[in-house]
Amino acid sequence: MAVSIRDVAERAGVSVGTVSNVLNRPDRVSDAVVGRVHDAIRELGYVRNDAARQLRAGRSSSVGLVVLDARNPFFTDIARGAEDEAAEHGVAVLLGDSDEKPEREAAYLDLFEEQRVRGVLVSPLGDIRERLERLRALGTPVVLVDRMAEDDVLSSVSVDDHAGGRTAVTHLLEQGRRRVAFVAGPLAIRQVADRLAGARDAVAAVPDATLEVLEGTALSVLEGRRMGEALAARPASERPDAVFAANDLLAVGLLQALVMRGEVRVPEDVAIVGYDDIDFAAATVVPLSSIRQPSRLIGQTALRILLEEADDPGLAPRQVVFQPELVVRESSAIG
Amino acid sequence: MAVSIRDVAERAGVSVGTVSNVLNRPDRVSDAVVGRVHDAIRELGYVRNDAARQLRAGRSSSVGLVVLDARNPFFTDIARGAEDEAAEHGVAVLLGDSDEKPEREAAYLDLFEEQRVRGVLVSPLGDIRERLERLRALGTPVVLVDRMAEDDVLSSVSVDDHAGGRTAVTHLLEQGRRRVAFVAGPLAIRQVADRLAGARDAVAAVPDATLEVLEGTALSVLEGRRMGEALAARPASERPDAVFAANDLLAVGLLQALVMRGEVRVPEDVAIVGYDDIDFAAATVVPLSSIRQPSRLIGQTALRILLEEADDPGLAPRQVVFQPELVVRESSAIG
DNA sequence: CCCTGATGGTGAATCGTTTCAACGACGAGA
DNA sequence: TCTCGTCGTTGAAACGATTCACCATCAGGG
Repeated sequence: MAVSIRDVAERAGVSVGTVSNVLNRPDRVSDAVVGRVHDAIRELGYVRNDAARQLRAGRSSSVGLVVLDARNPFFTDIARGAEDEAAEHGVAVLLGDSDEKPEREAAYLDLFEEQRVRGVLVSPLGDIRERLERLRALGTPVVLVDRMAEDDVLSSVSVDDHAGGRTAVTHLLEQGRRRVAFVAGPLAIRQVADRLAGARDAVAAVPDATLEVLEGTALSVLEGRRMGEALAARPASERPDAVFAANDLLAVGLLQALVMRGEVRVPEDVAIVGYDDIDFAAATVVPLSSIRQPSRLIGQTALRILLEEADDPGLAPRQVVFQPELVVRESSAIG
Repeated sequence: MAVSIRDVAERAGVSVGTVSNVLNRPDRVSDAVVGRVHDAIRELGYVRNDAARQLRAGRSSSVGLVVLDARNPFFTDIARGAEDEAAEHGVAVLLGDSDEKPEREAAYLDLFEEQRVRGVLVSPLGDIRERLERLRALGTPVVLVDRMAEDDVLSSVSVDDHAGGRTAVTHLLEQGRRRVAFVAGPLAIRQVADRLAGARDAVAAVPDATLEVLEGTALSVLEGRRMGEALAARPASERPDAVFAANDLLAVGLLQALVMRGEVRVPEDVAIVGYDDIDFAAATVVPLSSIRQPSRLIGQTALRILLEEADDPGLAPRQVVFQPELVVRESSAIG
């Protein structure tokens, strides 16, 4: 277990400094020695100790990423994008799933701080602006993901949720729907609140349209099913004729509860639009209309900005905002 | 940035040893001193340096987990289970996604070795048995996930894929189907091969039943769509009347290609059974029959075994095998 | 009044790597 | 022959937390 650089040096008949050079700047070492050292490494099964390396370097070569929900394909795709970009720079991504719980979010940030990560990507949940700004002030770059920074201290890569919400509901209204419900999930989540604001805008533009807000406790399939059952249990006259779901997981749950029961037809009785356009959206009972976000690109871009800021701490914070895109499928087609 | 335990000691007017004691064994320190040290920590914004801690300790307090595909909800659920269990023991889980690529798998194992993780959970892809056994021999426990160990050197937590394959195809045959196709993904993946073996068993038990094997390159929605398009393009007489898909992602892709085109009806023309019973399976165009695996429990169990072996290296390897369960939905109902 | 044990605290050694000043050897140029 | 620069190599310091042998103080028992 305990084979260190010292053992390698001894075996190869050189000093530890030389072994380190072989590992990090082989060009400064003669070929003969490089060969001997590599032989010794192989024979002894030496594996570099990253802790010592980091201790000396003062910081790790990893970046941290905290997402709201690792089970949501939207965030998995962001993570994938970030990992791709990271791999190109020889950086590892530590993935933390806050599971929409502020205390888990805080725990991951603690962990990342103790690890002295090169930077932090975070899709923030609780009110941690102050903490993140302090982190950055102390030299650890922070990039907000899927959420616009509120002031110009931090960089962010996000999607225009307000526009997304407006687009979704405008589309529903154009289909002739008037009694729209927003199946929200937790309104405390900024993205949800922004989508709601966009939805309100769209509804305000059409005189006889109404918007009902149904707040839930999570952005999951299970919660969607729960809310769908509540809707299905209503008398038909009190049901909305259109539902805008805060994300596709909720929408999938809604579909399960509404369509499977057979009482409510989609889109005839209720049209549905989801958000994120996850892979599964095209394969649901009734293929789901959705608002597409460039998830992978978000991850890539965020990581690139993070590394740039890590290399040059003086860089001014940047806000990148992508535009979402409506994808129409059967769940909201004319009916 | 560089506030160390020494700075805290100085500020609190005690020695570094005492600060360390406050952090790790507060009961050995007087209350007054504990208070002063905590004040100093707060005032200076001290954050423990994990690298130094690990260096001294000789190993980290993290475990590594390498999964085949982080986008597959089955593996996300395993990860979730492992994290839950880890959180209870104050251990962090480093998640690596091999993306079905042997070189990425190897890279993550390298990384975990350098980090001196407490142990490794791995859903192995390539032929890395030897490497894993060496790792374990050197003191790092290894638990195979979703795959039974081939000899008794490593522990494993898996599901009986052979039984799962047999169950799935037996069910299709009981529905009166005879021309079964196995949409496989890469046969080099052990789980896929085992499911195929089970399927062969089931087919062999029925005289006039046949099994066609369609090998693919990945276990993804996209690949499923590709293979579904190939099936749909065949003349009806040459199409199978039942498909067993190696996992639900493939099955979802198949559904997209078959049903969306409108030419092939499910289950009337082709019955489909998937594998994993992911959340989305119940919400697909035609709700998908599937083989359910206790994914979360797999993750939990694997992590528990890992930590037990880490605490007591002498422990004999254990093989835990769960039984899968058929969930019948419309995609394979009588038709 | 001395001894014992418990309690609370100290400070140096240690973990494994990287870095850097310094050094020897050697060839080229004067 | 002497000097200088280059190249390859060395060895010790440094990173920051933990641990452990050791010390100081004090209360209580004899």
